[in-house]
Amino acid sequence: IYRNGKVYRAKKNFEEIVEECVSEGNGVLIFESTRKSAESLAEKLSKISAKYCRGKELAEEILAENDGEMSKRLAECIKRGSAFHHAGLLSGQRRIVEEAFRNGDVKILVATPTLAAGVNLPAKRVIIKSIYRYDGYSRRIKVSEFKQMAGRAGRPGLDEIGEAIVVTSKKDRDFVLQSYIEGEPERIISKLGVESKLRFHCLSLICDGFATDIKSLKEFFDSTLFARQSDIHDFELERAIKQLENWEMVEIRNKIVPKKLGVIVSKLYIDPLTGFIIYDTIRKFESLSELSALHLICRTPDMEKLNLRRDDDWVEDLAFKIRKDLTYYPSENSIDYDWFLLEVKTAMCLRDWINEVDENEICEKFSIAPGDLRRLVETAEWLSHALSRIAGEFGKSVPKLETRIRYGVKEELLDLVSLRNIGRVRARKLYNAGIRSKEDIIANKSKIKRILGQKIAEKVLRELDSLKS
DNA sequence: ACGCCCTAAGTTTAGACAGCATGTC
DNA sequence: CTAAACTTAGGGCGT
Repeated sequence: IYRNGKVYRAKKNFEEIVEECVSEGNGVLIFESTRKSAESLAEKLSKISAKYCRGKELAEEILAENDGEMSKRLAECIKRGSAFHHAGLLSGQRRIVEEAFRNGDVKILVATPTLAAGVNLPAKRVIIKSIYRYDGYSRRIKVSEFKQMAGRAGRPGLDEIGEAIVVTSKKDRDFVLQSYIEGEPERIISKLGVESKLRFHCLSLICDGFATDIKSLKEFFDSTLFARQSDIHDFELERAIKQLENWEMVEIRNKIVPKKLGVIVSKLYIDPLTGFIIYDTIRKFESLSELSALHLICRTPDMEKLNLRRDDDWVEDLAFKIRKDLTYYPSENSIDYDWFLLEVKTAMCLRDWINEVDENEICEKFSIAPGDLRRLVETAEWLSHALSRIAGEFGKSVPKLETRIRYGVKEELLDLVSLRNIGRVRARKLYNAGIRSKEDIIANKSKIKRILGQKIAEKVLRELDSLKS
């Protein structure tokens, strides 16, 4: 035990440290480095919390959001007074977990670093399970990350003291004392100098009229944190501008002038490279199929990609099968090939989504959690919006994907899904019952009530009423 | 042939902001 | 570089 600069000995194992706190009625917040370990630790420790808490209906709330594999495990934990928390949970589920921990229904919360920087969730006792995290290779977390987690110990106004406990091996003991506990957090480093960020901001400065030449760009960047930490050289700015010129986003005359594509890209708030990939592709192809459009979205640096797992060889076979549909197909030996497979896999996930494959089925097939799917869909929706805006601006037509991605439906459900309270599931039920449009709904009022239930049906009919007037 | 246990080698790994216009199941 | 939990393949051994 480290207290006031001194080290004391205490003979307690991990579970005793947890139980001691819980038995006094206090909450324990544990930071794990991976989702899987967070989940299994929460499950393991639920044996402890179960002794000090009675099950609540919270579990049902969790399952109401989603009833897949992960959600069931979370519900089981929460019944027994423990929970895990990571970005794979749906945002509603996260809210439930956070609230439950705050009011004491959940005594033990095992979280990944989501919680450290985000939500304000203090606890009497915080345990940092490991100071390592994988990030391309295993590395020690930064001092600032450590302080962020440890700093969650102690609820303001409630606890006299908060306790932060680090679990380490013997060999790391002195390092932890010196660097983490007594050390200062490292300086914050600006990432503005990264090429992609620099050109992003150059474009927006030019399009918004804040800068018209290298000099005025430099003036702006000179007032940023980045300039205080490292010099900005003209050649860096010139390179960024040159890039934007090559991509037909700006024109260089006696001063730098935005072009049509640049203005749109800047307004859409996408990486200029994303904008160029989209522009360049729709320019070269007469038309895009649903699949090629999805893949195009996934080719973009703004799109998050799914990871390839060991038994994902089907992706490669499938990519070959649909090669005619793709706007880009690198050779197998190319260094881009692995990256390309990720794009295809991600596109396949989105394809399942807009073809109404069950959410839990998608999660299982692609080994992702419900929260991941939603995030993927949200990003894809944003980029499909960008795609249609850019295409529209240059008189090209692309598949109407935005609404389909948002709701996860086939084209035939678009009319139904435009109504409030009707999403992919209800729309499909209606459609299969022969109700395929707003008119059909009005003509089959009693049938609607049977399919949707009294209350929802009333809401829908009321909305249709107001639409007419 | 089949099942169980154990070990060695192989596999996997955190998070989240933007456009746009309002609400999924 | 500064990891650790989990999965899977394969061998040994008993039934």
